[in-house]
Amino acid sequence: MLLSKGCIYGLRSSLFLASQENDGYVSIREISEKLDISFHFLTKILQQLTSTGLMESHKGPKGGIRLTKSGSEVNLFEIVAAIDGVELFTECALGLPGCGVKKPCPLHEKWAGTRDGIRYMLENTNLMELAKKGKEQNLRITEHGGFEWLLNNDCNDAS
Amino acid sequence: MLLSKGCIYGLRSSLFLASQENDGYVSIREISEKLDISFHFLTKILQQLTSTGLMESHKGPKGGIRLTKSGSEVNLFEIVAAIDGVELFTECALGLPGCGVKKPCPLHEKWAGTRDGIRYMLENTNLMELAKKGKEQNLRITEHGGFEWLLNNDCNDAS
DNA sequence: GAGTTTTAAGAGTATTTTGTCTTAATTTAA
DNA sequence: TTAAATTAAGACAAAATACTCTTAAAACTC
Ligand code: SF4
Ligand code: SF4
Repeated sequence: MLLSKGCIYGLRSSLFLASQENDGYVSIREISEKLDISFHFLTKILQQLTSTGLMESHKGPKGGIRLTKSGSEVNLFEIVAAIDGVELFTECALGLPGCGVKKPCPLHEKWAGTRDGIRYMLENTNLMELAKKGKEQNLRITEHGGFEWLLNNDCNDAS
Repeated sequence: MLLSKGCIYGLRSSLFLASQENDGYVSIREISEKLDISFHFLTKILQQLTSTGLMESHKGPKGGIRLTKSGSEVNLFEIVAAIDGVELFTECALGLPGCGVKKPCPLHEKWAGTRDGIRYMLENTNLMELAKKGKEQNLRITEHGGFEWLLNNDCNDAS
């Protein structure tokens, strides 16, 4: 599995927040219900994103969580790095420690290229473009539900 | 982590076998010691590779394990698929079930491209080329040791 | 200020992955 | 035929990951 569950949940939540029409706080409870993620588990994951400054939270009624920057300023790599760390993009396909510093293994060049490909894709994809695309084409953000319940009531029979 | 530990050990062992000068059986004990992998754990992993036909084993003295096909015929994708399965290459970056069949999510096109990039790299890398490269350039196959102890005693002070 | 709503924090549990150990079965060789 | 060497198989244990539950702290409403 490329990304941890926590990272996947973080990405989905970020996309959900970027898709909101207004920029107010959204409660973690609402996110967990809409995206079908365990509330307490999600709370911990989002804490990681607030501690790195990608999101900000507010307690009490009317509280919740929101992106600090606009969706177009947040790329997927930032989110992955905040939750799973950068190991995926620095470590070795063969699990050998100390890559790059010491003598490489025969797979290195090919693996480094592939690894950079993953990174490039994540760095060059921002939340805004995904949210925009999801809304326009009414794509999905959870197993069954999509972006239709983010819009007012545009297209409900698109199946 | 892209690949499981078991898969990593399987790849390293395969590369080790492809690097052997003769085509006899190599005992799992020797592989586990040379590559610093738990013997019993490695035994289980290599059983997966024999059960899929990539390797064949032989019990008793003079027994061990060896590749069924020549190294140039075995690409890394086959080994990964045999141990970790093909989920990495079919499933979703966002962990949503039923990808491709139902409505896609906004990340799909980009992720599918990246995913295919990983697969392409693995499918187009065979054990023979890695073994050849490792020997020629005296690269490493474990944390400290490399291909030098596969050769007779060619270059021992290459550090 | 009291009560409610929300995130924060940490302990605790469950599941999966990773690794160990023991026993059995097979093969070789003396 | 006996002993040694090896893989096969499965129970077991440890560690990492994923998830749950409880309590605390903060912020809002009245
Ligand atoms: S050189 Fe590349 S492939 Fe080899 S151990 Fe380092 S990161 Fe891995
Ligand atoms: S369509 Fe979406 S859910 Fe399916 S594999 Fe692609 S990114 Fe994942």
